[in-house]
Amino acid sequence: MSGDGEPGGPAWTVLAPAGDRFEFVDLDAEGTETARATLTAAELPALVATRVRTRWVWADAAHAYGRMLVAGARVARAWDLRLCRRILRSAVDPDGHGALGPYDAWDGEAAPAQDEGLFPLQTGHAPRTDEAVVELRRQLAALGGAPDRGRLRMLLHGESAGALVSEEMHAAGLPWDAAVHGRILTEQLGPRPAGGGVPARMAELAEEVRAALGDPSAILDSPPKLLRALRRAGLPVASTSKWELREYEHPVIEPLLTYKRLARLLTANGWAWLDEWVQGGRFRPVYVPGGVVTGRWASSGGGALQIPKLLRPAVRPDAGWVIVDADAAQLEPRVLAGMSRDLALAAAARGRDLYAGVVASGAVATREEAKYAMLGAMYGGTKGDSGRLVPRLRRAYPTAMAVVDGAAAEGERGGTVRTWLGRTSPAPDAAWLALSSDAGAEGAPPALRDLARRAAGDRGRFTRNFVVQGTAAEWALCWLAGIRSRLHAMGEATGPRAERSGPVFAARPHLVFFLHDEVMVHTPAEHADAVIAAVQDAAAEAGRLLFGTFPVDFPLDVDIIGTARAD
DNA sequence: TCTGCCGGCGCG
DNA sequence: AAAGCGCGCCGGCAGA
Repeated sequence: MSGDGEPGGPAWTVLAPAGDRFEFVDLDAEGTETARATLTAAELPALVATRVRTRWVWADAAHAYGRMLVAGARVARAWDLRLCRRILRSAVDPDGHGALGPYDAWDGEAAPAQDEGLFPLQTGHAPRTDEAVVELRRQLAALGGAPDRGRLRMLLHGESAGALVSEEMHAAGLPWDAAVHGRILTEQLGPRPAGGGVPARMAELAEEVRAALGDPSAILDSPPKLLRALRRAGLPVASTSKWELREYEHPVIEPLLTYKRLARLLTANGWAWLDEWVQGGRFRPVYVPGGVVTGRWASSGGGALQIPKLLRPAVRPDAGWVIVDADAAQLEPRVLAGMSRDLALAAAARGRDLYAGVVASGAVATREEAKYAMLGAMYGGTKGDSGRLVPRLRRAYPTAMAVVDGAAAEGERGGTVRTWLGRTSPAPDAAWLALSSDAGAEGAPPALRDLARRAAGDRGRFTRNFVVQGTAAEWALCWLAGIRSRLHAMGEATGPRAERSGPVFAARPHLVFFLHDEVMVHTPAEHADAVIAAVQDAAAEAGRLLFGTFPVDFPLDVDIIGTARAD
């Protein structure tokens, strides 16, 4: 293979699984093919090992990289064609060069893993890697014509690195102690009922609720029926949400709220969840990088992004290992300071507590006010304390507020907005545009105008939040990618191995969890300090990558979860 | 019996 | 104390 002649390997290797083998095409930096071959899974690790600088290209990491990891091959860099196309489609002016063309098949969802038709564009005579090579060249050409290609390239690299991390975390799994989880369930619900009946504690609470309502046949699991039962008992509630119930003084409230909490625990993360999602001491959720329009990750199955705090004690490292748990404090307002270049907000963000900094600046009186005002600024709060406090923030931080206010105004007009690195918000759909134009027509009925005004407001709050949430997601991608490369550079450890984490990660620190602004790293205990340093370094680097020398801090809260945790 | 919508609630 | 943004998942329910 001629590509092996270059130090660190070829610039690009386009790879696709083909049955139980893998076919690949090497390209040089100019995109010219230099080699191609087909390999068995067993041959992959040796190939990857010689290519430390190669960027691996595939249609979809979930399809290609997941199999590589099982085969024991980990790559350093990647280009995920499907994720990159989604960003480039809206980032590149479609009327400009038309560089991406109408190949909508690349914009769709990932193909099911067992689907041989992963490349929907395959014409029947071309090898599937050739389709990917064509798409890669198309994307690079589009990127070359993009206005702010430096940032956009960083976003595409970050997005693709995120896809690597998501596959690696799925392969390694989050260490999950089913016995601790079971103990929590038993404490809360009572013993597991045989045959899937109602747990004892819930049955007791249901009886208390029925007694307090004076209604022995009241049904608690159906909101409409529960609502009627509450009203019959004299409670003038409009819904059965706990937010509203909380406001009433009545003997039914406390047992009912407890019942609802336990019902939620049982259905969302009860014994059935444990049976389905935890095997061999690992929880392996399916992450969906870029699954949210803002660029945040989504998840599919297992509710990985909704693990209740109550169950956090079930996260436990293997013997001889620890879990480093780090989250970025007040990430979104800090990102807003960076992207707006607002020096006053950046000054308030100096140090650990941004809200304390806002109070110290005199903008508001208390930390709680600072928190709600900031929430209102980023989400578009209009009512209550939040709406009342936002104008004070506008006076104290006009530069930062101009960014979110401007994004809201653009959204209300029907325009699109962009994150700091260049992810574009979706355009309004046909129904929104139709409503907007109908309501703007001469003689439109007031009710229609109200509807349109509300839709405009909704969209303004969406675009307002899009720029902040999306840029925070970009910071997090840079953070993740930086942690990943630093952990790999640390090398393998001696001592006990985490065999359940798979061949690539059994002896080295590795990421096991990511949730918007939080990461967990499972590491041999001897490396814990080095991991903390890596996570801190990566956070500082993420800030520099996005905002250069602009002085905004990104402090982390870091915890170590040990084997012998006392909870 | 299946499918899609909705209320409700967990997470950030 | 606010209820403004973004998700996924569950059970119930109405309509096919």
